[in-house]
Amino acid sequence: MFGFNNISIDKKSRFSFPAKYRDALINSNENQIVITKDPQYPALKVYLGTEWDQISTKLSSLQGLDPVVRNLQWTILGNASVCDFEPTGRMQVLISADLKKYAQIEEANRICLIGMGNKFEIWNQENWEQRQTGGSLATEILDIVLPESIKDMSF
Amino acid sequence: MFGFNNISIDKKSRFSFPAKYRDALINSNENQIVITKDPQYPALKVYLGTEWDQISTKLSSLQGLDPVVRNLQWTILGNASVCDFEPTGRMQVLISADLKKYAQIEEANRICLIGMGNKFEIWNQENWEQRQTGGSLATEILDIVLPESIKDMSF
DNA sequence: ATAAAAAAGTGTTATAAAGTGCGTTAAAAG
DNA sequence: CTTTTAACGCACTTTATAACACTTTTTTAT
Repeated sequence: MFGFNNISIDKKSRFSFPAKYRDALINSNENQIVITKDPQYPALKVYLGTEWDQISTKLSSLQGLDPVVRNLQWTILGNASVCDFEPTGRMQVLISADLKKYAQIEEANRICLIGMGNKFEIWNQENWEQRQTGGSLATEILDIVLPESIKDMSF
Repeated sequence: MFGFNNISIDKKSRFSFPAKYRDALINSNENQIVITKDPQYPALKVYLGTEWDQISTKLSSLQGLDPVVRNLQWTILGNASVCDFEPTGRMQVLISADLKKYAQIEEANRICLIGMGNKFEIWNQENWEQRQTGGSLATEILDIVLPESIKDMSF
C-alpha cells in the first residue's frame, strides 16, 4: 500500500481510506487501525492492528527508567488511538483532537495520507510539500542519542 | 489500552475510565486497580490487579540494602492504593489526597490519563504538555545509576 | 462515653457533547 | 452512459460530567 493521497476529513474528524487499498486491507485481515504520533515530525503514523501489536509489545518491554526510552513510550504508546476497522465497510477512521493538533491539521478539511507499505503517514499538506522540496520544519526532533535497545526497531 | 485522555475528576476526587477501555478491562478479568507514585516524575501509575501482583512481588523480593532499590520500594510499594474495581459498572476510581498532591493535581478538576498498554499514567495537564514538547520538569529524578537487579524490570 | 455535626465516600440521575451509522448527492473513473 | 468512489448532511446512540441524595466514617462537644 503505497502512494500519496489528498483526502478530506469531515466535520467529525473522520477520514476514509481510498478505495484502492480495500483489497489489500481485506487480504491482510485487519480489524483494527492505530493512529499515533510520529516521534520526529509533526505527522501521524497509521498502523494496521497486527503491525501495532508487534511494535507496542516490543516498545513496552524496554527499560522504562531510561529517559529516552520513556519519551518514546510516551509519544508512541501514550498517544495511540485504536479504532475498530471494517475493510468491507466504509473504512472510516476518527482522528482525535489531540492528534490533529500535533499534526497541525486542526483547521484543515484536507490531509495527505501517504502509503508507506505496511503503514501510512498523515501530514498537513504544507508540511508535506516543504519536506518534499527539502525544507526542514521548525518542530523537528532529530538530535537524540538512541540507546542500543531501540536501534533495531523501525517505527 | 493506549492513548491520551483528558478527563475530569469530581469534587470527591473520583475519575472514571473512558468507555473505550471497557471491553479490554472486562476481558482482562480484573477486579482491582492499584494507583501509586511514579518513581521518577510527578505522576501516578495505575496498574491492573494482576500486573500489580507481579510487580510488587518482584520488587519486594529484591534485597533492600541497596539505597536505590530501597527508594523504589518505598515509593512504589509504600504509596500504593488498592481499590476494588468493577469493569461492568461505572469504572470509577478514587485518588487519595496524598497521591493528588504528589502528581500536582490537588486543585485540578481535569487530569490526563495516559494508556501505556498494560498500565496507565496520570498527569497534571501542564506537566504532561511540557514533557511532550521536550521540556523538563523541576522535580525530575533522572540521574540514577541502576543496580543490576532492577534493570530487567519495567514499571 | 454518647450524641451531634462534619467530612468523606458511594451511588443515581439528567443533560449536553461527542461519536457512529447510514442515506443522498456530487464527482470521478471506466 | 454506467458504475464506482468520495464527500456531505442528518439522525441516532453512546459517553462524559455535573448536580444531587444518601450512607458511612470521623471528629467534636457535652
